[in-house]
Amino acid sequence: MRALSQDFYERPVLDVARDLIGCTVEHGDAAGVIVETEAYHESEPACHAFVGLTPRTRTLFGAPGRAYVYRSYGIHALLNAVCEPEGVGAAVLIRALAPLAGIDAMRARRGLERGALAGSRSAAAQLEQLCSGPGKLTQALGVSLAENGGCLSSGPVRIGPRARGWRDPPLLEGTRIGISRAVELRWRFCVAGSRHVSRPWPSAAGGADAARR
DNA sequence: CATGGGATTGACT
DNA sequence: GTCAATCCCATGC
Repeated sequence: MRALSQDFYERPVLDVARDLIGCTVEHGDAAGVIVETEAYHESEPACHAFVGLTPRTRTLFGAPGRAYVYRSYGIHALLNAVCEPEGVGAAVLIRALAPLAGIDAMRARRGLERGALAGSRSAAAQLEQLCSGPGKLTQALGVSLAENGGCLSSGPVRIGPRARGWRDPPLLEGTRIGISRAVELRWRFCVAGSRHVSRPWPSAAGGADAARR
């Protein structure tokens, strides 16, 4: 897979968040198509970079096109792509994928081979929920905190351009999930109608749910 | 040095 | 719907 170059990321973070929809993320044998993103920028308080340059935010303020991986709720590793010129703290959170490759390995890492999670769901539902959240997709891909600061062009985590069939995905936008500040900003993007996105699922028809937000 | 709060998920009522 | 798990790190004393 040819990867996106640094100048793709060295742009306004909202543009990158939109343009990453439909792009491909791969780590080892596993890969998926990005179907949901959120933008974060140092100018608003939901962004970790809002507090300024600290050991935690060093990657965020660093060169664009690197991975910013941090631990959330003590449990999950969340994957971001650092954006904007070096010195500006901004990143796109990858929130959901449509699985493409390495699905058996992803299922194993997610613990879906057995137990309650596996048993009661259809195969289609399992595939839809394999990477339908920012913590789920890092677990499925095997991405850990060790990947923080890594280059997204040269790996180990790499992001490539939109593949055939994902050239012009229909986008929905809404407010970001799971934050307590700057909740009004509509900086969340996803593929309209995709069942691989995290909850709440935006209405595919652009109905009440999409209009409300 | 102690404390508190998450860019979440899965299990349970 | 509620809630615990679990840890990094920013903040304040």
